[in-house]
Amino acid sequence: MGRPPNPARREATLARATDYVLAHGLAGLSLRPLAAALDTSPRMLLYDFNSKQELVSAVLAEARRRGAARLAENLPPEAATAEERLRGIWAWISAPERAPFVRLFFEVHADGLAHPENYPDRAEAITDWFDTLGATFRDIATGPDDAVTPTLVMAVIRGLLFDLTTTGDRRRTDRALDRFCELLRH
Amino acid sequence: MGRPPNPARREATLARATDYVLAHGLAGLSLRPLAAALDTSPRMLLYDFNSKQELVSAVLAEARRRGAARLAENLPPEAATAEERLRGIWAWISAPERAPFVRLFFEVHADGLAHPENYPDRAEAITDWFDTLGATFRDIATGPDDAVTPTLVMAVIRGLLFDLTTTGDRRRTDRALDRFCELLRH
DNA sequence: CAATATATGATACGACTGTTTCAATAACGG
DNA sequence: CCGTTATTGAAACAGTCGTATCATATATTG
Repeated sequence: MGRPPNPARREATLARATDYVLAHGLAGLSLRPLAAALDTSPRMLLYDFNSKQELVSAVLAEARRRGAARLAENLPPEAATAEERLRGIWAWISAPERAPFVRLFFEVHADGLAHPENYPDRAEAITDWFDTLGATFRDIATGPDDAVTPTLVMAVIRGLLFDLTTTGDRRRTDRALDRFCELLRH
Repeated sequence: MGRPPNPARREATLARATDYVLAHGLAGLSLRPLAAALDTSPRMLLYDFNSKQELVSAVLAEARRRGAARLAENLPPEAATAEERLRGIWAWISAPERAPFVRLFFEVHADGLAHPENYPDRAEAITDWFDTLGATFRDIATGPDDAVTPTLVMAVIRGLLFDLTTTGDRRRTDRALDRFCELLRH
């Protein structure tokens, strides 16, 4: 007996905390402002998650989950050519609506470089996308187990994202992708 | 009259502080541990630089200066083909010795995304390299003012660096560069 | 020596951090 | 109502942060 637990509260808090982190970034995150924004208290954040560290882990997992779901929804159909699929992915991920995800993505990568001990599975952020995207570009691969083509394709996307988020020069980055598509064609 | 100022002290401190930041990263930087590592005091750090913010700016400028100098030393000779130059740049920048620079580079980028107000000239980190690297690949450009080719080349390098620093998979990233060279050739 | 300007240590301030402690409240079954 | 378990608020703790204050030391010129 006794009062029944309410797991929905933790879930709701996690969802809203993820929104907050996507909006404000990971860098300066602290419990008191976060709690205030979520209409809760630091006390409850530590009650539901056991420490700030675990809260952050949960938020990052949730963000990854959301990103993967959105990507699955928007993956270009298999029927399209590899070029069309590449263009589709670039258009999707470079859209302004994805900026918070992209920002968090880069932030986690940078933090992982400085403090690898906090990210025991840091390679996942790369290889996660590989399984889906590698399959997407299977037909332009040089062999059945070609990891090189997805590596290069993703490098171009990430590199152009880096450029776009820094310079904001969409025209130039879009054209660089055009050029890459052109190279792939010949 | 009065005691003469000693500008060499500030310079020496800046040099050692840059070493420290390259080794420890920007994220958790704080004055007291930094001062302890440099055999000085927070008091003196604020005396020479006026605030932590200005100290960081000076360190980043110094790091950029060093990186540019090293790059200038190691740029492949003009006589080489574009492919050889690209391979040379990749070999140089992906070498383990450059890891601290690369790490700081990504860290600044991520921090700039979260707090653009602290980096009024954030596009410089991109365009700086452009002037030198764009010129390096002038001969594979499609036109006299082709910004697209350097954009793509740098995107590949940065994207592969991102991958390499995350996964540590040198073999796969090296091969992805091979593949890119192959695409450029045809 | 005095006057002067730079350099430096010691210390304190106020704000913030993640976390803990203690007590109170709330919702349930019996 | 009672026992029990879940939840929650208020406050405190021990620490770190950037920075300011004040006094002192050091090196120079006249």
